[in-house]
Amino acid sequence: MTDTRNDLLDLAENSIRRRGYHAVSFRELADELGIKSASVHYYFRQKEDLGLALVERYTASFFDTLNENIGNAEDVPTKIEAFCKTYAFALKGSEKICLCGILGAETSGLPSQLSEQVSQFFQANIDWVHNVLATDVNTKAARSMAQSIVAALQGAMMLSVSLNDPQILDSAINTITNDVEVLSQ
Amino acid sequence: MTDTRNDLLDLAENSIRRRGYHAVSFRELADELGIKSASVHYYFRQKEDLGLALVERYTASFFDTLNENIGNAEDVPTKIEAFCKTYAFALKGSEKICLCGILGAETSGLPSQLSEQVSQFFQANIDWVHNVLATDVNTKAARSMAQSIVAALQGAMMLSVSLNDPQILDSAINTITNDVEVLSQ
DNA sequence: AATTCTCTATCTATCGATAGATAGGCTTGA
DNA sequence: TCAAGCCTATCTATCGATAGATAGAGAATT
Repeated sequence: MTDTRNDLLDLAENSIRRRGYHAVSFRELADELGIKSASVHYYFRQKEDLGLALVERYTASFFDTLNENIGNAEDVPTKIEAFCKTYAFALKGSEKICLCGILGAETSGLPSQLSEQVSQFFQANIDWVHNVLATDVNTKAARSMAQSIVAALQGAMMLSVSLNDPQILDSAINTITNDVEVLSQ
Repeated sequence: MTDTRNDLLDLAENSIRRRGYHAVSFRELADELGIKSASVHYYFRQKEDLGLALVERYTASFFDTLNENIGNAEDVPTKIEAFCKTYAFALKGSEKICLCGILGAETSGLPSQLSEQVSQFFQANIDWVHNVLATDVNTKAARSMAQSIVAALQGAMMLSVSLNDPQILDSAINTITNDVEVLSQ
């Protein structure tokens, strides 16, 4: 993995998380790295390949951070809190929403493989939360709850950025942890 | 207000809600209406003007529908349910998220007036919910709750579309109405 | 006759993508 | 050991397509 390739991924992730897939161009990325746009095609044949690499890396990194945050937590509310914090960490200070959050919003405008990979990220998120909740709650309610939790976090990131108020994500996390405590009693 | 102008607004709203601001072009809109892209500039001098007109119309229409849905409801949970249904109606069957949902996600890539107007839509949403809740709950908690509700709805629309599962929005609405019932007791 | 609407024609800027070249490092086999 | 050949990373130059935007002519409506 070259430095340049990594720099391209970092730069592209940043830009896309702020402005969306279609607002980011190879030329812009190249300019910011002081290379030519043709050289970007050396690393990613098509723009879609860049997008796919981004989501792949993002998903892996998300679940790595999640596992770190979980540590040796045992009870359900603590685990869910760790999940929420993994999201909060992604936003913190950066004014960027989740990569898959913005790509999910653009779904119909993305190459189909890319939107597919984005929905897999969400599915994996929901499955993870569902799995944690299912020890305490019946599976049907747990599934709905898991969906609602991921949805609430994604929406809160977007609102936080649009209203430039990071506290909104904190409020959402409070609501979630309250719900989970009530449910798992 | 010409037919063509209205058709342009309808078409643009549809396309942007599916694919985002930067994925939609004047040429594409013109082609679909059987006119030339130069004619689109007759109605909207710049793309930003189209965006502003869209958000303005969308906001007005949203609060109109909301007022219809409220009817003569009195109690807090019923009003919040009506608010949620106003969102649900926007998604229903169309596989489109909220116009301001996608524009909010793209915030940093939008002309500044446009992103400002989008954040005003959200602020108006939160204020409305806050106002309803404040009769039952102390204002600080009501503010947080209002933010969480709008966030949860926005996130649920995005997830519903990305995972092609409209039931996710229903789950989110269930969670919200539960929270409100508990809170306003 | 004046206003409203759409057109043709065109501009500049940028898009993603490709071809072909080059400089320099690495590998490998005589 | 050293030359031949391949690999990496980048370049220049260009492609066709599309972007948003404009000026001004012509048609349609009132």
